[in-house]
Amino acid sequence: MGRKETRERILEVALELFSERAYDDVSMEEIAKKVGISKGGLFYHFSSKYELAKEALFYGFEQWAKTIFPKILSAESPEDKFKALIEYSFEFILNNPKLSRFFLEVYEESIKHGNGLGQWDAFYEEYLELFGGIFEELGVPNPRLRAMLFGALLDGLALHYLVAGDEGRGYFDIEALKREIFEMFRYREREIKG
Amino acid sequence: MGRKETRERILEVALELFSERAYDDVSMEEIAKKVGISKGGLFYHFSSKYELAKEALFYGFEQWAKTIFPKILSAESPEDKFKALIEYSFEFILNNPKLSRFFLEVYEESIKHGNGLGQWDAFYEEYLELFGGIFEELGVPNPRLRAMLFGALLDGLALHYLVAGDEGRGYFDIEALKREIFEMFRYREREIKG
Amino acid sequence: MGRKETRERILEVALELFSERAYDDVSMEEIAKKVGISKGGLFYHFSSKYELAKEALFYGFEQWAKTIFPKILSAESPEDKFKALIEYSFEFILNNPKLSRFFLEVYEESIKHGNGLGQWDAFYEEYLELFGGIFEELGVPNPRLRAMLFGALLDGLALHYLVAGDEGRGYFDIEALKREIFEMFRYREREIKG
Amino acid sequence: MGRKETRERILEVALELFSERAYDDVSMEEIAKKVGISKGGLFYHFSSKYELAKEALFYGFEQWAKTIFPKILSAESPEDKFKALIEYSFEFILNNPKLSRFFLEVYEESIKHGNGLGQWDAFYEEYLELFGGIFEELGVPNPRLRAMLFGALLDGLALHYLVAGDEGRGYFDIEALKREIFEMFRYREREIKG
DNA sequence: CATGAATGAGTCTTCATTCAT
DNA sequence: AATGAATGAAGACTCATTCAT
Repeated sequence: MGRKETRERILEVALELFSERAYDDVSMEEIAKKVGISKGGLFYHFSSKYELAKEALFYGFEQWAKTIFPKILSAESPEDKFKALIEYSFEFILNNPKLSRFFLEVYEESIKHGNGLGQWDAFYEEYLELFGGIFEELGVPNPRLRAMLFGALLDGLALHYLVAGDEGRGYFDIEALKREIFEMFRYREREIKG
Repeated sequence: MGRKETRERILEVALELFSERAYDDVSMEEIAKKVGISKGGLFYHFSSKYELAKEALFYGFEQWAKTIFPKILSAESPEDKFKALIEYSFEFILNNPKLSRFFLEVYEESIKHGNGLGQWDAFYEEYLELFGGIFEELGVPNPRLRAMLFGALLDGLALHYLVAGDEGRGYFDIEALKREIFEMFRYREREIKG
Repeated sequence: MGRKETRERILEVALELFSERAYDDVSMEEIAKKVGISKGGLFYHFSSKYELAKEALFYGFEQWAKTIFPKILSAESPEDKFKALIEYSFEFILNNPKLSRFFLEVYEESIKHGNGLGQWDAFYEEYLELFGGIFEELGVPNPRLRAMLFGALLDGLALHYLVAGDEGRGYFDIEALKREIFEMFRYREREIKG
Repeated sequence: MGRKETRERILEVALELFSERAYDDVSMEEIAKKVGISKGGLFYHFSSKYELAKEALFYGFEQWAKTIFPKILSAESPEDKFKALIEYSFEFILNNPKLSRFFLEVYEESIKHGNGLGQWDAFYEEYLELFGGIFEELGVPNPRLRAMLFGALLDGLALHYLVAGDEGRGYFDIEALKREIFEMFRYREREIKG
């Protein structure tokens, strides 16, 4: 098997498992088995569990970006861009409510391993750039700040949605939440005052 | 030694350690040692690690509620209440940025153990009640919805603040964030339209 | 509560639990709880788990002897005595198939604790005396030897019956086994030769 | 090292230790040490202590069958076969008096673990087949029944012999017991009545 | 590239036993 | 006579990681 394909298959499996269950609950054994290789083979491709998890995480981020960014940018008016942003973000969250948790875990590991999560900064910056740009087009006073809040809100919602469990999800009126966010985040102080 | 005091001492230590480091990184051994009792003694008071973590988490929640709720309610005008809410929430987050992560971990464990996080629902409800009330006084159209968003935003911010690490925290202009949240969340649609 | 009654209640509970489950699977905690006293209280009455088990075992033996011996001796002819012996032995075995196992466990413990199972010898002697007497009355050539074999057979049957499990018990045609034992064990060599 | 050899070496050591001392008294640590591998290595080959014990038990059974069955079948007349059966059974019992106890323990564990002792049924059937055949050749009325009794008697004797301890073994006149069993078990009702 | 055997350190948990009160 | 808090030792089991082949 080509080196590339195996690596990618491993990343896919790892991302899937790590997104589903906690870091410490997913063993290298299980990943190897699901990929269809041996534990030894797994370590040939990734020098440690942490290394694998980190790469799997950013593999997930890239997937997300690749899927969402173009869709958003293809919208015409700033309003439509923002609507698309909300729409696709929610879609992603509802489908991957556990990614935030995985992110957190990898971060936690990065601390133990001493070396930070370097790639994250670049990613976050890229994100702020894009989303901040949209808020700027919307004429919002502090676009970058608002982009930070928007990102935080999404992650927080994912968490609460996750913890609510199947029963508690009735609480979450997704459409209403989207509308409310739309209204709140495009709000421009001056409008009121004016 | 009285049962109550030991239990409380254990809960305090556990909360501290679990808030600082990941669930799987804190061993019962370490907790016991820090409390100053034997591992056996620890298990005498809490039948399992999960049980201890769960109780420690809600012990933390209660501390939070006991500290924050009265302060908020003692403010006079709705605006002041909301300001106090933001103020003290941020203060708490900045001091306990890892509590959200611990919360998530306990939730994760609760799934493994089959029994949900029953106490959480009650706690969340109480929270929605109080915060929703404030938004209602502010004349916001969907107070409960906004309370949900507010709570999610806080948790999300805590996460991002946590992950930003010491270097990245320059990004976070706390005062600006507070102001922005204050403006956005008290925003009333009708004002604009009117 | 009087010292005597508590002791006896403990013995009863212990015998019941030890007969049902393995020695190492029954904790002092469980015994205490079932008796309705504290662990400390249990240790007040019996200095160790082994001591308790030993006494519980012989308490069981005594119960058995008290129940069975008189019934057997009250029969008239030797044949009837032997029939009663078989009858009541089977009855006891079918009701307490696990007593043999408990016996074995206590014996095993006695080795670990260095001191043998002194009381057993006396008990075994008493048993051989009684059962040997019956075989003697039956005119069997080596009554004592046969009593040993009879006792061993009963214990062996109890074991196999136990291990057979609920499904395998169809194998055991109790009545046929009784008849066969009756015939075989009262067999007198001379009859054949003569 | 080849998988097969290590596995077999483990089984041998385990059988030896489990036959010598009680299940709960033999730790995985000890087995590993005696085999000369690490605890982890032991668990690599056997997923749990119970699994190891079970396999070791049947390994012992097979040894027994492999040793005894051919010897018995090679005898010529039914009488000689029966004599050989008794002879070699006693030899085995005297050398492995604790195997019955180990058997019992594994059975006990099998209950705790929910899954029965499936392999035992097959083994017991094979045993009944062989021994029942011998009794049939001897012209005994209920050969299968008698085979059951014979097997039970052997196990029971092993137990009593075990419990008698070194001092009490004077009681056991092995040769006399063999003779007595030989006479009793080949006894044919009709001979008497006829 | 990949395997599978093996390691070793770590973790939770159980439990008989003790002792101050 | 009895309690309950606490101890300490031991045990099963997991798992990331290594390495000869």
